[in-house]
Amino acid sequence: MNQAVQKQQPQENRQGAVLDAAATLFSKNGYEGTSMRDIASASGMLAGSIYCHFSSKEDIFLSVQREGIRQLSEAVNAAIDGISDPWERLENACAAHAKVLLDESDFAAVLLHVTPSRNRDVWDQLAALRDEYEQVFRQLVDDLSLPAGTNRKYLRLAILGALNWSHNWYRPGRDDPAEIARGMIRLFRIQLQEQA
Amino acid sequence: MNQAVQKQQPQENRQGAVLDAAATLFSKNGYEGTSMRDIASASGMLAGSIYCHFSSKEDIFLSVQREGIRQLSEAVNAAIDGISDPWERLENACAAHAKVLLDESDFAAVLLHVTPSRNRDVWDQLAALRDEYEQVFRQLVDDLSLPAGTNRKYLRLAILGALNWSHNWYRPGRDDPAEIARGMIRLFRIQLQEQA
Amino acid sequence: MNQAVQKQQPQENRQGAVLDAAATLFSKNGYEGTSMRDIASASGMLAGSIYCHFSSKEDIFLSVQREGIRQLSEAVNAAIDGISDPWERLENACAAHAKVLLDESDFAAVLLHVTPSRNRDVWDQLAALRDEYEQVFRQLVDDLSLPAGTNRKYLRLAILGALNWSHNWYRPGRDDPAEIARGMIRLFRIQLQEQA
Amino acid sequence: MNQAVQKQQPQENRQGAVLDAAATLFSKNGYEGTSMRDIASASGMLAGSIYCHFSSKEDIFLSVQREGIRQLSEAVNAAIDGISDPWERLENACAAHAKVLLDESDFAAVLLHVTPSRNRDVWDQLAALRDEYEQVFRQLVDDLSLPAGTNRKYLRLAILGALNWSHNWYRPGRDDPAEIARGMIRLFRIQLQEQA
DNA sequence: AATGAATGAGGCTTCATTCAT
DNA sequence: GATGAATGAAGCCTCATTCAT
Repeated sequence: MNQAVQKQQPQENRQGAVLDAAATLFSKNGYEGTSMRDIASASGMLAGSIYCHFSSKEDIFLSVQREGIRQLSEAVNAAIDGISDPWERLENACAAHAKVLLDESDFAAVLLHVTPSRNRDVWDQLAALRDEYEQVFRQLVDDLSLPAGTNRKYLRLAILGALNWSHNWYRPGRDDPAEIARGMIRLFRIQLQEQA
Repeated sequence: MNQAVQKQQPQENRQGAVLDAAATLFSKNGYEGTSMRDIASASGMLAGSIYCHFSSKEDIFLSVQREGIRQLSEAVNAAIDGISDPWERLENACAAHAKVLLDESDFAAVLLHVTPSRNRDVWDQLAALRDEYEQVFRQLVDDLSLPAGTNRKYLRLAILGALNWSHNWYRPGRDDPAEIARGMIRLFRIQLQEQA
Repeated sequence: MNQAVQKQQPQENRQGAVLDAAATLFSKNGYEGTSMRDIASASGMLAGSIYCHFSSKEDIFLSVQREGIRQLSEAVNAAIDGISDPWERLENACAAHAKVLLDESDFAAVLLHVTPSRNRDVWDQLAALRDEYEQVFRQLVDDLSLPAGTNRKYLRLAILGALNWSHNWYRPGRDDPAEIARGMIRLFRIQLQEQA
Repeated sequence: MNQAVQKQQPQENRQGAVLDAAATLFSKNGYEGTSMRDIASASGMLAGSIYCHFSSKEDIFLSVQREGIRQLSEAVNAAIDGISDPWERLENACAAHAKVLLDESDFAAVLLHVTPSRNRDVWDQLAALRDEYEQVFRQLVDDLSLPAGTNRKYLRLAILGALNWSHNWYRPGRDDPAEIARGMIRLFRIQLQEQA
């Protein structure tokens, strides 16, 4: 996976190294499939040493997800910056979303591992983070001119669902994230746009 | 959750009892969050006894998923039986898919727990099962009359993705699975149908 | 240490073996100084196997203490059985108490390791057990004819305290538990008996 | 707990701060229940920094106990100073002993946590310290006029045992240390004294 | 078919201590 | 004197699985 967006501080930053390693492992093996020892050895330390930087495995998980959301937000915001056409804005946002999620960031990929955390606090924090991120898409959909009666909530949820779910069938060499996103948006765009 | 679709053989069928218990637990707590002891005690036996009926935890998982797919197939086929209008067929199929997935079957719900199984064999078997099930949707989409150039693959994947992902935001009392499905299909339908 | 009173069921009783081992280790090394692995290897099993019989380390600790109290009760009751003179009854009870505590039972010895358990439940249960056991002594002291104004509560607490504390200076070969107990009781007895 | 006797050097004395913190924590949570980090953070430093002042955790423990004994000695000596009646001297000494132990000094309270140290050296040093402290009581008991044949060793050990053990049932608001001590001494005093 | 004791590996975490800065 | 990151061992406990009965 392309690490361009991923690395935080490549050297002399053990905390960043732990997060990098955790992101990669979580995204590949899931939360339960990744042990503290795995994370530790992948970041060149011993398991116990991790606790100098994070208070628990869940703390790491949460930090990874936070960073994933940060990267998504950043990419999406950059993608719509300076664009004024509403459909083009949405399409660009989705392309950026898909690219980061599927191809560029292990941090973001972890967001798709819907782990029903036993810990209620953690779950609530993550839900809040996700919700905040999706605000951008709420706005983008609201800005479209659509036929009266179009259910904008379903539109937004359908778009994000279609994109997020794609990591279940996406295959790196074969598919192209941006093209997937644009292709899907156009399914809605053509007709909804013409009608308006 | 409505158990109507769910129960296999109500009594004197220990194997069915194990699967029922496993489906409920897997769908609630995930694969790793469910122990063999949990499954055993929920089906009135001891952990060791399960191995009289299943060879491993993964075997149970696979059986649950198989049954989940069977239930989905059954419901979808029943929903389109006797209907001839292509869009109506698709809408009915999606409504059935959503209902079983979100509301009626713990077996089907387990399919949404995307567990990256360490075991390649298991993963391949599940992929094949899913793929077979999705054949129906491939056909349903192929049967639509659509404007030239419409990417039918993306259409199918978008629809299924949108529906499958909805279990991440669906809330039992508040939302209605069939309505979600029909609402989303209509986003595509109205215009595509007219334009074709 | 003399094991006569100690063994529960010498063979084919793994639960008893665990308790025996735990009693010996706890009495020698204390609660924190004894690991589950220590107990396991001393009873010929692996650490994990212990959990077939006990739910936690604290559960073992509590079971050991319970058995210690049972042994003390048994010995004390046997020692006063058939004796009618109140002072002789008290002396015999104390001699039995001291013998079991200092010399005969690792289970009883553990009672002297006042471990401030972090767990409130456990602490309460132990307090209740101890209290129940001390009822015998309450009765024995109440049965004495004593000079008016003698504080029977302090008398009881002083006797038990003196005996219990003796394990801090007692040395197996040099001292004799029964003699210690009788010697101490006599300090009170001679005069109090005459004066009454 | 009353800190009057306790504080060593209130400020700018890190070593004293560490000991104060350690005494409080050891007396409340025991030796194993107190971590170096606990001690460090309670004395406003980090775990590593403690090693500038003490060579090990056991070193701290020993220092605390030493200070506890010093405080006990000081209080006992002050309590018998200028008193000539032997029984009154003993009673005063015991009252002082009980007050410091139960109510006034966390340092002294630690002495009652009988931790069977794995380290033989440490254990021997502590035994020597205790023994030296108990010399006062040996003398006080020797000075009593008692009936011939009275076992003075048992008398001393019974008195100290009764008092030391009282921390197992003593409750701050309800009981009064000095009264406990005087009440118990009187149990011996009345009769032994009269007989002499 | 079922039991239940046992295994052996591995889980997360804590801890006293060290050491370069 | 003090820091704080790191160590390495050890802690309790859970788990999927096995097997004699």
